[in-house]
Amino acid sequence: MADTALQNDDFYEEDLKARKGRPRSEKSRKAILNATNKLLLQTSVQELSIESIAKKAKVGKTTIYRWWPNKTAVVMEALASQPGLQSPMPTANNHREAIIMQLDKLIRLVDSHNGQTIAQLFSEAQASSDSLKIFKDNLLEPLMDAMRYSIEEGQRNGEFRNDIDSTIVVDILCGPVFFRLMAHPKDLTDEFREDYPSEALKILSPDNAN
Amino acid sequence: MADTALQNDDFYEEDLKARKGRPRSEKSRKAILNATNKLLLQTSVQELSIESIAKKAKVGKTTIYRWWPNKTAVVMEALASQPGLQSPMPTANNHREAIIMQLDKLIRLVDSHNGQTIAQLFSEAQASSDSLKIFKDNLLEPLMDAMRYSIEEGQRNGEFRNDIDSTIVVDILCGPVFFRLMAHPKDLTDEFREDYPSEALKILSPDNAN
Amino acid sequence: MADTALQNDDFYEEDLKARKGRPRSEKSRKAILNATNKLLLQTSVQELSIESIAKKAKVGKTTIYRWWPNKTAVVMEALASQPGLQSPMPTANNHREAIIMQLDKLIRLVDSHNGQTIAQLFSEAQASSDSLKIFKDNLLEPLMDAMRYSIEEGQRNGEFRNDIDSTIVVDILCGPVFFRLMAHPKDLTDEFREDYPSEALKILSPDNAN
Amino acid sequence: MADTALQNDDFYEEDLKARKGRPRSEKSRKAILNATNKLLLQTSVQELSIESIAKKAKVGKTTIYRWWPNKTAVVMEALASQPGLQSPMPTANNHREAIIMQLDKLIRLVDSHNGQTIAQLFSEAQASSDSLKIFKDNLLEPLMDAMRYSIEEGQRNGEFRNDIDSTIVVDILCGPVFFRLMAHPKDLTDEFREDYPSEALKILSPDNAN
DNA sequence: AGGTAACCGAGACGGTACGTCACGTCTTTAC
DNA sequence: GTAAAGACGTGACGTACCGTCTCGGTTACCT
Repeated sequence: MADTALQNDDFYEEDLKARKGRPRSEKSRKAILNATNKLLLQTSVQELSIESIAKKAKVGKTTIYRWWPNKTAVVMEALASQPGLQSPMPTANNHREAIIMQLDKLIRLVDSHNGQTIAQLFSEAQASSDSLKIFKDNLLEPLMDAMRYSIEEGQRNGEFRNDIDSTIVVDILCGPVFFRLMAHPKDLTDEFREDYPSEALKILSPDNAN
Repeated sequence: MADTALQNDDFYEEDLKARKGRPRSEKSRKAILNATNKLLLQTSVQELSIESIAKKAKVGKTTIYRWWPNKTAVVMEALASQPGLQSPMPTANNHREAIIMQLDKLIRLVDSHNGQTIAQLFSEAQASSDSLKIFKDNLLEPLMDAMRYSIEEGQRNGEFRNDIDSTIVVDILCGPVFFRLMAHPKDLTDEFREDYPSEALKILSPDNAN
Repeated sequence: MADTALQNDDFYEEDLKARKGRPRSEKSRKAILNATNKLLLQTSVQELSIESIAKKAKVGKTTIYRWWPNKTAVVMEALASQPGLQSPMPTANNHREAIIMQLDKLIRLVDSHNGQTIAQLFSEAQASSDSLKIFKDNLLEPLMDAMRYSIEEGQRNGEFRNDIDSTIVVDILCGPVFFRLMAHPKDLTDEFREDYPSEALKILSPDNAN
Repeated sequence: MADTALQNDDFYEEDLKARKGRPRSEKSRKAILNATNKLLLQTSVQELSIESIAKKAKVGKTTIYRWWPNKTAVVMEALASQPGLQSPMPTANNHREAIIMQLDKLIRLVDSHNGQTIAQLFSEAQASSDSLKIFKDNLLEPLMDAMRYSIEEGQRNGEFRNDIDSTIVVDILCGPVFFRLMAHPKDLTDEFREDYPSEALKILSPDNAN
């Protein structure tokens, strides 16, 4: 879990017991996620409508409502279904390096063509607690948990100063990336990706202990 | 300008030249902003409809559309119209102190009952460039400009290290606040407001120069 | 067809083949026509709004727009749905009698509480070709066709003079009735209904041939 | 009065007493009527809006509302203001001829580019008693009065049968023209204008007396 | 000559209805 | 039992005009 930025969906877990009736159509599921991804290249998550997904995927609206609780969930899964997003993290020599690799990966994710979609998912989450839960469970928490784990381990082994709460450190490390994504995404440059992680990590330097 | 978090509106600038036609009704304008603020106590910006504002303010929909380009603009002005938000910054002894006061003010703003509204405005902005412009012009840019000014002045007079781009510093200082607002607003505690600013400012300490 | 003044609707023809999807709600259809008829007792066709029909029928506006192209079509069908309007013509002994019965029926129709509605439908049709088509197809053409048929048959068997175009005769027979309806409906008296048909029919008397 | 189809307006009667205040602007009045006539070449009376007239005439809406009670009145006057409509009737040798000339004039009027407008005015009148009054006073009544006068005079001097009510005769003469105008205006041909009047007049022939 | 009364244009006002869109649900037939 | 199709009631959208109002400014008559 901790080694992927985007969680693979638990929405369609293969139930081992054979179930009665017509089984869920894998074809429809893929058509829906596919249509969603294609539509997101043209429109924002907010503008995206369930109706347009159903139309594009040649699927009944009910089929979508049956399997996903809301638009955020569909988009979230469509995002996760993209190849290349589940790439494993290379092993790091120390926790500093691990965090830098995590930040690098986050910035790459957010700088891709999916960046806007992620920002919009985060935005959707501001008005709906259901959406917020889905966004947190599938993207934010795994990311923050992984980071918090590295921080705390680094604090434990003396690599980092340990007089600061790991929760606040996570925000300090991740916040600026999301902020830039939402406030001025044009500045999500390669230069930023190279400079920012090491700069941000100074907060954990033992020299900065109070 | 630089000393207020929320810009006062330029939407209703008093034109000194006498204008033709019936003048804009100040009463309606206030009723609209008032109704907007009241409705925002119950619903999110996303759920808020122009129609409900018009109804609550006992005003024609056209009167709203005549003066504001979209919902974001109405909410932005309603926010700005609240008393106490235009409070001036106390003068600071040095740039470090100035930035700390700015951050403190930002956190207070974001921790108030307006916090959710601000998060939702930021969210609205993610799907609409019109909304983005309004949010930036009226809230984000003034905030960031003021902060950048203090940073650069502090860099110039040797108070801060000057081997780091002020743009990135602004993100590092502001980002975590907005991130916490959107990801886990419950942790926008007094403790955070007391600890965070000085902690974040370490990034500018000359000791952290490369 | 030729024996009824108002055509029964083809709008909701029972398709014998079973169709996919939820079938049209007969309940809604009736509620709409019912509400329309009730509202027409109070207001003119021009003042009648789709919105008020929807409200009164407790039906979505879209349901109306889905099945009828415009207000005229709804009113037309509502009119036709009234019981008693599809009453068959009694058989006539000759064409003169047939025409007199048709005129009598027309005058009765136009003198009923539906008279104003018919005048207003005719009026709606003056500004919109869509409305005109609906009014013609459902009321005017059937009426005029039936009359023309009787005229031409009467001309053929020598009952009427045949040196006059049946088209002009139809106008001469029907025109005054509609004119009186629109210009001074108060004079649509029983006396008029008794006197007018035989008077108008003189135009067809062989004695009036040129 | 009786010799013109369209009455000249009484709306702007010169009050002999000099009045206080700025006098009504003749320029505005003409601009309004002019704009109305121009707009009517493109749109129907129903689609025509007071707002569009005001805009086209570069006139305040209030100026229109001040001088005309409703749209029908404006259009009526605009129609009457057209040159050529007040043309006097040539003197007739007998009442039969007079009626034929009146009918000929009516058909010409109704077959001109103003025909549709007249039909639409008549239509407007069906939904509003104010409009009805204006239409009757300015167009219908003068027309019908003139015709009734000729009929009654002809009955008195034995030119016509006198066992039929002149009111019904007026309808029989005028009705078909208006009916054709509204139901199938394309058949308002020269042929119709030549044939119809003498054909319709047969109703008054002494031979058709009961 | 100045006052005053009615006019003028411009355009904002509170409303109503428009026709469209998407929502999430429901009700069919087909597989 | 799931799928597609598509109708359902709901509610908001942004626009167009309605008829009224409120401005600054104009043009006449009447002291």
